[in-house]
Amino acid sequence: MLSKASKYAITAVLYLTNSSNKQHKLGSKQIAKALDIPAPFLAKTLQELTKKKIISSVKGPNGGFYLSKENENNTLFDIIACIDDVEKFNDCYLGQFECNEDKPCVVHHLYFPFKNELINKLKTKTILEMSNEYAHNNNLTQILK
Amino acid sequence: MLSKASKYAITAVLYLTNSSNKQHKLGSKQIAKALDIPAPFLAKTLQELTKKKIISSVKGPNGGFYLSKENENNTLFDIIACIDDVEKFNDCYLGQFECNEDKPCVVHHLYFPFKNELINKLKTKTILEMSNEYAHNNNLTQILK
DNA sequence: AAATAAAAGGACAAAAATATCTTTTTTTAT
DNA sequence: ATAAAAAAAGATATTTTTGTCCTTTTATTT
Repeated sequence: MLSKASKYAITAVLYLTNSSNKQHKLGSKQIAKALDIPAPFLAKTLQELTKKKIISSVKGPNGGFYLSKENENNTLFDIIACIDDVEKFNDCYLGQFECNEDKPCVVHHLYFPFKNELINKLKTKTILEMSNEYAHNNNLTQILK
Repeated sequence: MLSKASKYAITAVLYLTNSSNKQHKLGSKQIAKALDIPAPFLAKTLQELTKKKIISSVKGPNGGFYLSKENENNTLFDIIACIDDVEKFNDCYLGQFECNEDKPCVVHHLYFPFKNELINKLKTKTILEMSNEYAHNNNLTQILK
């Protein structure tokens, strides 16, 4: 499972995709308030993302966080790997010391393919793609109303 | 993800299936040593399992933990639910507030079916079944040697 | 009946994750 | 230049999880 920090990070980045741009940046407090996330904790998380160039920031008046074109090529996996120890994906779901194709745990044959598909999805889904999907989704919603 | 306590519990119960019976009980320390699990922590966990009748125990000399016939009808899910808050299975994998068929997160269509299959497996797999599979597995290993 | 061995129970400690607060630095706008 | 606004950095606090220790209870064996 992802840590809260990781989930906050994903949620915040998703929020940035459609509420910010280089001209209109968002402060960590604004984001935290909009998403109901503990503000100082999110600030820390956003700092880490910035340090690893997953997102961008500018200090000072009218500063804040936003996504550059380069940032948008980052994937969901990049966000997660920035915050969590991704090695945990390799652990046996039931915590069995020995768990592999030869000696699989009870859910290995269920978990292993899922995990691989999941990681593949996380590694190929870019922020840009998610942004587009979100926009599309919202248009649909508008139309349906 | 399951907590360590849950994983320890599963590992210990699995160990009990093939190393103990009503005649030959196992102490929490023995189990902890054999499985390389922090002994007092495991003791606590085994107590909870006992309290909810997932496993059995007898105090005093030659006492210890074992599995009764009734215990063996318990499922993996019962073990997990005894230790962890199972509600977490319902949370969105990416921590999105709104995540359902109508407004799915990026991995919802991957995670949702997996989760359902997983829970189904955990709810139907009894301790007895696992015990049998383990025995079978070990016979095979013996034969192959 | 007494001694003993083991679980049960409770209090405590350490570590990790989450959350908060304060100070410093940097950038922008005035 | 100065002030202000915001990120960055660092220190601290809280909560949860994990891990340890000590005492009490209970069953078994002698």
